[in-house]
Amino acid sequence: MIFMLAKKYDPKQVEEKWQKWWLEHKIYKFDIKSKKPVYSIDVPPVYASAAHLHVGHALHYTQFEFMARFWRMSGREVYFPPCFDNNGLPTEKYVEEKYKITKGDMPRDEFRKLCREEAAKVEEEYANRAFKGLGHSHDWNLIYTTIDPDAQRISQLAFLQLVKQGDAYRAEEPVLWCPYHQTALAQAEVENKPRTTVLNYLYFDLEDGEKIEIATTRPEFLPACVGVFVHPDDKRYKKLVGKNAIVPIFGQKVPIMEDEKVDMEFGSGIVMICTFGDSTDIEWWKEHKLPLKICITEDGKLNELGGKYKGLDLNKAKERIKKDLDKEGYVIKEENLEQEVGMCWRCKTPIEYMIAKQWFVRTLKYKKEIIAQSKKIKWYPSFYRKRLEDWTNNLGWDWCISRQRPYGVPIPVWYCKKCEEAVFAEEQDLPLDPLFAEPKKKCKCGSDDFVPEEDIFDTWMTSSMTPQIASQQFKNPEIYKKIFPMSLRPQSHDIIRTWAFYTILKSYLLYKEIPWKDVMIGTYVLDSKGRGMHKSAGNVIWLPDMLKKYSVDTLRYWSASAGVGEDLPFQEKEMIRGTKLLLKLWNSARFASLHFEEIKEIKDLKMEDKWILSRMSETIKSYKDFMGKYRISRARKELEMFFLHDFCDFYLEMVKNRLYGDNEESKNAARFTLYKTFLGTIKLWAPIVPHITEEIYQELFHEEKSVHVSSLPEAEKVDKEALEVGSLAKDVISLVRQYKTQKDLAMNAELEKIVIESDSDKIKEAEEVIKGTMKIKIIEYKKGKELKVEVK
RNA sequence: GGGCCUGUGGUCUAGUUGGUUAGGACGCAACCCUCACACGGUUGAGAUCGGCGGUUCGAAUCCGCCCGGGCCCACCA
Repeated sequence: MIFMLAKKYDPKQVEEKWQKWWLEHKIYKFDIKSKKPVYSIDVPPVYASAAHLHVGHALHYTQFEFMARFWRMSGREVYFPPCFDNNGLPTEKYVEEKYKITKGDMPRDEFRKLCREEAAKVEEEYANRAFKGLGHSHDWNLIYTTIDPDAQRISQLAFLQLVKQGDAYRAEEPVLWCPYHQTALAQAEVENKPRTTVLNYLYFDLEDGEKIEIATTRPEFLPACVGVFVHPDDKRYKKLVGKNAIVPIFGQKVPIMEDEKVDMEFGSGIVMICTFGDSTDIEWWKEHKLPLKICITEDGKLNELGGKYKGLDLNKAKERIKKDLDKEGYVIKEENLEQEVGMCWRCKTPIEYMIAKQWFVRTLKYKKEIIAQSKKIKWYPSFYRKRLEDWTNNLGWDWCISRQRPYGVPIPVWYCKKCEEAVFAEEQDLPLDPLFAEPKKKCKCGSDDFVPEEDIFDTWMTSSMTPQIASQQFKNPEIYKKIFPMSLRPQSHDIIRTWAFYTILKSYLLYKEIPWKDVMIGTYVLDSKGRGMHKSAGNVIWLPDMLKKYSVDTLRYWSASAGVGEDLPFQEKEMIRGTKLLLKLWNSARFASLHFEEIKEIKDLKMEDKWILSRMSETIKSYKDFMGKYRISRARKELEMFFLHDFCDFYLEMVKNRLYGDNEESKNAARFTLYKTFLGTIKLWAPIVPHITEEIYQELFHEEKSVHVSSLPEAEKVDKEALEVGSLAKDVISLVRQYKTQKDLAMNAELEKIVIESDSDKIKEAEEVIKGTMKIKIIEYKKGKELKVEVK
C-alpha cells in the first residue's frame, strides 16, 4: 500500500485546515464522564489591553499549551479553558487611551458599556489570532471572562465570606494612591524605580528667633507639615525638643519631637513630617498621634491648604514654592539625591498617600500560613517560591481591595445614612451592583435610608478566584469537585506577588486548601541582544510579522526551546532551524510512506532495527520525564537528537539497502521497524508541532481520529548490546564518510575493501549494515586501541 | 543595603548527585545534485567552560573571594 504526501509541504494550508477541523470535531473537548485522571490548567486570563501581540505573548501561552497536549496524550482528561481578563484598570486604561477620555468624562453606565464592548473586540481578535491561530487545544465550551456574572458572583461571594469570618474589614486608613487613576492601590500594584531628585536644605524659624536647618525632597508638602523630628541621641538638637518650629511661607507652628527612626547622618539630622509625604510619615502620624493635614487632591494637585498655590499640580507647586522660599531667604543649599520612588505599575505615576475609607483583606495576620501553603505547592523552577516568601515576609500593609474606579466587580454593600452601618447583599442575589439595587432589609438602627458603595474590587480580588471561576464552582459543581485543587498554574514571575500570592491567600482563607499542585513560571522573551522588548525601544518582534514569514508550527518549535522561569532572547535563526526541522519531518514521512506496509509477524530484527528501537525507548523515557517536570526544551532536544541524528542521519541510510533489496524477510523487518519508529516519532512531536504531525498522521496512520487524542508510545526494554553495536556502527560509518568526503567521492561510491581497527569484536556484528550503508565489498578486522578505518 | 538567578567556541545554548574525546544549533570552510529531502547531505575548523585560589587521585560541575549580566525586595526624609 502506497500513501501519498505532497512533494512540497504547504504549512499555511495545512495549518488552517486542521485548526478548523479540530474545532469542528471538538477534538479537545473535556469529558466530565471520563474515567481518566484529570489534568487541569488555571490558564492566565488574557488582558484585554494586550491588543498587540508580540512573540513573547505567543510563547507565554504556548508554553503551557504544550503541557495540555502532552498530558492529553498521556492518558489524562485535560481541562483547559480559554479565558479573558476584561475587568478593571487595564481595560479602563485601554479605553481611556483609545478614546482620549478619563473616567469622569461620561456617565459610569456608559463608560462601563464602552469597556465591555472594547474588551469583547479585543477578545475576539485574541481568540482568533492567538488561541486558535496558534493551534491551542482549548475546549471552547469552557470559555470564561473575569467580568462574567458567574465570575462576579464568585468574587462577591468570597468577599461576603471573608467579611463573615472577620478577614475583610473597612477602615479609614492612609492608602497608596494613584493620582492618575484616582484610586487606592494595593502594595503589590506599586513599583519602585530609581530617580534623581533634589534634596533641599531649608531654614525653619523657631519661636525664639533661632533657626534650624531641615532637609526635604518635597517642599510642596510644607502646607501639610505637622511636626519636626530629631534623633533622641543627637546631642546637637537635644535642646530643641519640646519647642515649636514655624513652617516657612505657610506659617503653622509645629512641635519638635524625638524619634529613633531619624537618621542623624542624613541631611541636617532634622526631618519634617507631613501627612503624608512618605510611609514613615504615616508611622509617625500614628505613633505620635499627630493631626491630619491632607494638602493634595485626588488627582494630585494642591488643595486649599496650599493657599495661593492651590490647584497647581505637585511638580508645579514644588517649583513655585521653592522659588518663593529662595526669595525669602529660607533656602540654604540643594543637593542631588538618588532615591527610589513608588509608582503605579500601570501608569508609572508616582504614588501619593491619601486617607479614605477603604476595604481591606487581612494579610499581615496570615504571613506564616501563606508561606506554609506555598511550600505545599511544587514550583518550577523551585527558587521562585522564595520570591513569594520574601514578599510575604516584607508585607507592610493589609490588602486594600477597594478601588475608586467605574469598571469592575462592584462591592455588594450599602451604608446606612443614619448610623453608617454596612449592610451586605444576600448571597442568593449575587452578583449585584449596589448602585442599581436596594438592601432587602432595614438597618439595625431601623433606618431604610442607604447609600450604595460606589467602589469596585481590586481586579486581583476576582483574579485570585480563577481556580473557582475556571472550574465553574457554582455553574457546574460536579466539575469543580473533580478538579479543585487544579493541577497547574502557569504564570509569569512578575505577578508572583499579585496573582500567585492572592490566589494562595484566598484559597487558604476560604477553603484551607492549596489552589493548585504545581506552579510553572513562564519564560520572559527578550530581543536578540538580550534586552527587554519595548515599544519605545523599537525592538519589539510582533507576532503577525513573524507569522507572515514562518509557519505556526515553526513558532511553536521555537517556543519549545524556552526553559521554565528563564529568559529567552529571540533569535530568528531558531525560526529557520524550526523550518528545517518541519521539512525534515515532511520528507522523512514521504520516504517512510513509500515503504509502509502492514507487517503481521516479524521473525528476526536486524541489529540496526534493535538499535533504533532501543534508542527510541530511551528517547521516550527521557522525553516523558522532562515533560513531566515542565522541561519542555530538554524533552524537545532529546527528541530532536534522536530524530535527526539517529533516525534520519543513520537509520534511514542504514535500511535503504534492505528496503530496495529483494530479501523479503529483511525488508519486512525494516518496514516493521520503520513504521513503528516513525509513528512513535510523529506522536512525540505532536504536542510541539501539532499541525504537521496531524497532517502526516492522518495521511499515513489510521489508528485514532486524531494524533492528538492518541497515546504517546511506551518505552520498551532497552537492548544494551544493540545500543553498543549501533553506536560502533555509527562511528565506523562516520569514518568512511570522512574518507569519501576527503577523497571527493559521492557517498554512494563503491569501495572495494576496508580494514577496521577496533578494540572490540562487537564491531563484526555490524558488518552487514556497514557494508550495505557505505557500499563496501569486503571488510577486514584488526586489533587496535583506537577505532580506525583504513581503505584499501 | 538584603535576597535570588546567571556568566560554556563569533552567536544562542545542553551538560552542575564531580570522572564525557565538553553535546547541539546558527554562522564559517571544503566536498557531494546518492533512488525522502539542494529550504538538502557529508566532513572539517573553532571553547585554557568569567577570573583567582581551595577541596579531591580527578572540577565546567563542590567551597571561598573577585569581576560581569539580570531579576526581586527595602521608609533614609
